[in-house]
Amino acid sequence: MTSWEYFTKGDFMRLSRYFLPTLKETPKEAEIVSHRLMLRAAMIKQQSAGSYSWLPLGYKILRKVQNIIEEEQNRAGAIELLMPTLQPAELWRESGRYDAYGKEMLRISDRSGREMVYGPTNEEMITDIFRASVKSYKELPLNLYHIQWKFRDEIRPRFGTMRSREFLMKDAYSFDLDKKTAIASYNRMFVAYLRTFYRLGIPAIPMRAETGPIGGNLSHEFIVLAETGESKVYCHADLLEKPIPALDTDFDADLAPIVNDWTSLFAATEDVVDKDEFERQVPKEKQIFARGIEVGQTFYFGDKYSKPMGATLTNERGEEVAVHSGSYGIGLTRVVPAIIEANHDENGIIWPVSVAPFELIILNLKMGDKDCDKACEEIYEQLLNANIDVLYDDSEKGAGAKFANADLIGIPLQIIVGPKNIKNNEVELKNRKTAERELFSLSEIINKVVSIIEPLRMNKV
RNA sequence: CGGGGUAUAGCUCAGUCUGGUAGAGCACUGGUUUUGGGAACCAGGGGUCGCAUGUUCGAAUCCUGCUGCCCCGACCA
Repeated sequence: MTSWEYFTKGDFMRLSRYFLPTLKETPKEAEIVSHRLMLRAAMIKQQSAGSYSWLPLGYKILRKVQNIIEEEQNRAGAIELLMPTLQPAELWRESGRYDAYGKEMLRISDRSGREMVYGPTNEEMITDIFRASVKSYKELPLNLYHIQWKFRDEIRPRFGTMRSREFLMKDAYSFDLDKKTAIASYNRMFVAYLRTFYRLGIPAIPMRAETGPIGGNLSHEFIVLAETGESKVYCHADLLEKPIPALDTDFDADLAPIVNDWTSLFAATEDVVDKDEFERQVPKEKQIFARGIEVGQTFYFGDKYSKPMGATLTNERGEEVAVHSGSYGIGLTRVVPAIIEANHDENGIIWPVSVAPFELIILNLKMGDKDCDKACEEIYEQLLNANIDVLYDDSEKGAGAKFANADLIGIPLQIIVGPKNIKNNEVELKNRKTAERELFSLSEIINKVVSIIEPLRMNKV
């Protein structure tokens, strides 16, 4: 059972028993569209600057995002674990980052005066775990990852969960004997990221990037093009057409051809761009200068942490060498608003099926009408049995309110059950994205829905 | 951290200039009528006006200090 199926088992996905306090008006603090829609759709509630509660609808989306990330990390050979949020300052002194990291690192002390930090990232801790038990090159390669809440005391958090102080992040850390095998590990994550963001409904372009406080000399930011993006980016238009590595990609094979193909065309963020090079390498009609949202970043940093922290192992010649590492992040709580920035219209969110909080919503336009109630109950039951993630709007609201609410929260398909059509044993199926509506008989609606949703789940691509 | 705004009901806001005991719409509760794009009517409930201090017979309104939140910039997944 996947994490979201847990939520859908049992007969309780009725709106009348759910917790979905959507807002008709936009709270004034929200500036960008994803922030506004996340507040209005009752996905999140702000608790303080840069700190948010994830309400049931938003949390369900977050779990689906997490599930896809885990599937693709596991497929690429990474192994999941979980490290604590609070870390001893000692580890950070070892790497030299206790002083190097600025005020974004939240420092606190416990009752005995021991200094702690609320982890802004986990390179030190994973290196500590690694050095405690791995001593031989025979145990490599190794890639460990976790999905955990992190805290960075940003000077100015903004844009809702797009840049919050507390955020959920996937961090993978690779360990290899030398640079050559480390690059192979880097490539596995690179390919996993292409697949991950594609399945999340936000195909991302890898771009050359700065390494920042993580350090190292090889790094890519995975960028989703969006008008509201924080970074300015330069790239070749053909990157938008590149094929995504398929489900049967062999992660034990050499992935360099795929990575080379994706990195052969110009793509760089503003921080590192050489504009003359951009002009020279990219034909005018293929030049894209746009804004983008950074949803993930990959780093190769060699022995930056292993050396000062003594993470060494024995190679085949019996020599003790520092391990080569990389780290690979995806900000889950940033991915969610990024998906919305890329998938919305004036009425609200339009979720890709793969991450939609519900795949389908049934709108009973006239609660209390015998025929409507009966049809809705039957459809609801059958969709649950067909393993469709369904929400039934059985609230006492007017038809208009139900339409508006369903559009706002962005459920991909709506089955509209009204007194007129039900007299002919028909219901209406509406596609949220295209706004197309079509009538179907009660006997054919279930199969129709299954045939539409199944491929859109993108779990077999 | 520099600059700029803002704080009145759950939400969006009026009232502040010109001091006189708190308002609207939406939401909520009870009732009646409605039912295909955020319904109508009737009757209700709900606010120490961000906090503190001062001026005044009297402060949401004027003075001073503080805090939260938002926006622009520098920094970041």
